[in-house]
Amino acid sequence: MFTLATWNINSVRLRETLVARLLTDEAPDILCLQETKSPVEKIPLEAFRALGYTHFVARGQKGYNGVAILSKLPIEDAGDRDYAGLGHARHVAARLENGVTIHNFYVPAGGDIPDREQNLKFGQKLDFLTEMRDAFHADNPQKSIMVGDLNIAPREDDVWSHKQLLKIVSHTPIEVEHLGAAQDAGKWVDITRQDIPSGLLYSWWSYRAKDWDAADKGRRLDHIWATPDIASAGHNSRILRPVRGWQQPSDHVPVLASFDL
DNA sequence: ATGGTGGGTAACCCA
Repeated sequence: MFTLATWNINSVRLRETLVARLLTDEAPDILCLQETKSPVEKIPLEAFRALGYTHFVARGQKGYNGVAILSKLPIEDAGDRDYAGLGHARHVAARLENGVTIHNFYVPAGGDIPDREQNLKFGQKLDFLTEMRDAFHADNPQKSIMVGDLNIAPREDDVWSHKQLLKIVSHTPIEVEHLGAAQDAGKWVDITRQDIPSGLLYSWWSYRAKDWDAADKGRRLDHIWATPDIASAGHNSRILRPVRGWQQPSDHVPVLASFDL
């Protein structure tokens, strides 16, 4: 059995102590981070190494984006892809000794206007998702887990108000459709929703709310998926809402699952 | 309808 967590950390250097706290409190075997906002060589690994996370793969760039996988279990680098040719560090993969591959994604947020004619970033987000679809279709992934900040809340109960968010980037029908096509192409099973099939679930709350907890205008942007051959091994899904209340928090909280493999 | 708060970097980019 191993446990896996995914967390958009919004700067791993600024929030090194929060990462260490999660690793201490929850001790997942594997932690996938997004928005590390750091070149790989400047990620503060010593504190994580001291907590038993001696294995590490990452991709990074200066100031933006960045993905990393910290692991207590041995992992090997399984490569990356530059989806949509953006030149961004938004994907990295790792392979465990049991043959399970873990993909860590940071899908583009897509800007404010949900129209690719008016907003290049929205088009790039859709193109990124289309290339994910094509890659999953070509690769036919097996024994694989994919996690990350997908920047889309696909279901009505993944947002505080389906109606009010239909034209808001992250919950528009075209984004949901593109994400669904990528999910279908890899036959990915949403492990969080396998475990928690109904009810409101959020993993992100805006920094801009006066009182994020009271307003509770959240969205489920962070996901854990698995291929059908291992999906039934996934269980014990959790979303750590209290982490949003930690001092100087990320706007995202960790999402966890366990796998009996 | 608008602006609200963060992070990075060193003018404004991005979320």
